[in-house]
Amino acid sequence: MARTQGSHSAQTGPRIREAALRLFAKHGYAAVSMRQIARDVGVQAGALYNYTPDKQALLFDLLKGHMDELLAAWKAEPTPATPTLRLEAFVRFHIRFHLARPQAIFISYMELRNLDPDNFAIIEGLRKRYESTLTGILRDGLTEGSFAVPDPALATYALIAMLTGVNTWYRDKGRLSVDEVSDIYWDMTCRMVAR
Amino acid sequence: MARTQGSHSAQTGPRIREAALRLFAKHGYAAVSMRQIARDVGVQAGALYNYTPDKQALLFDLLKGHMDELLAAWKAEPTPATPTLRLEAFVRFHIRFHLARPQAIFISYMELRNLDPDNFAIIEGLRKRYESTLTGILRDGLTEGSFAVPDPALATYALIAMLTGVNTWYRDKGRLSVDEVSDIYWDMTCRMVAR
DNA sequence: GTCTATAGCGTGATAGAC
DNA sequence: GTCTATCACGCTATAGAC
Repeated sequence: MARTQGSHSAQTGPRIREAALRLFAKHGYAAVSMRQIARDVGVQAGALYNYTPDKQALLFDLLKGHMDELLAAWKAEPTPATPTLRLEAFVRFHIRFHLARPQAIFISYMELRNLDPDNFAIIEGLRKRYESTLTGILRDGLTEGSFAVPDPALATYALIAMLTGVNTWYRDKGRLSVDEVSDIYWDMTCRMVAR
Repeated sequence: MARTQGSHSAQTGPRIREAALRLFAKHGYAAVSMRQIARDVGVQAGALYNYTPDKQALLFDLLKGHMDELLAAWKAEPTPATPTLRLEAFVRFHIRFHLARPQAIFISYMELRNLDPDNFAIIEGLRKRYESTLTGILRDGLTEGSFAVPDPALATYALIAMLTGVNTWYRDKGRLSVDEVSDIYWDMTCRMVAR
């Protein structure tokens, strides 16, 4: 331990990802240099290229990893019996998951335009997949007669924007806990879509 | 006309702002160079500094001008008699105003972190001022008894996020007109806050 | 796997000619 | 008001020693 040179491979890889996530979230992808990331990790800039082919791959891996985690976590949630209960589960899941990863959420929304076109298409596909699960819930509730949204596609956009927006104002030491926020947002959601 | 050198001062100033707006919106502030802006305008990089002290001032002027315009436009709207009608006016105004200026909205949300602290505080103050007009409407409706939001502050965040989110998916040649979108969003808003 | 050194280029901003 | 030229520096990515 306390080595200042030599092999750290088991540590360095994850630490590069953590530093990149933190710095990209704080300053933006374009404003962060490979030298800054290296300094943050405690290695020289050249050493980063043992772990990533280039800066673009670093960004893509962060976003791809985040989207995979999001979809896996939602898939792992139990599926309640009624559309109303499924919608409540989605609202609470979305808020909880997003508030637990503010930096990953931030770059997932802010840095999309810095992805190469191929990478962008992949991330955009995964995001659409996630959003379509909400649209599915809304459609189920519509056909079943428990919801009355004017347009499921627009209601999906509206709800996702509303829920994700929590990340822009929520503070850990604030007036409300995650559960209290979730209660209020579920209340508003419910009123918005209920018959 | 068709001069390639000499004074164009009446034209160049606005054209620099337009180019900066377009390029910042497309690639991001940090990723755009003064040379790119100059090329877009058709002058050399040095000439830009006759119009702006530096790149930062260019960004700040765009955001400040946009916020001033937003507040002035809302102030110029008529004020309906009841909270419900005022809320409807706000919803329709917000969507219409934002959809008419997608690039300015985009950089207003994406480039805040690239503002110097002093500039950030000014823009943030103006934004809070705009949002507080919505909170005021919600409070009026609450005391009057026509609304039933659980928390006016959170309802403000939720509504602003929901309404601004339209900019992320709306396309001019899409399925719905601005008025149709506004109708649907007003319907959802109404259901969300109505008693 | 990390280091040092460097290639090749782009950056924001300024000086001075016209 | 715009141009050309330039300063001083930072950038990504690579090469080769260890």
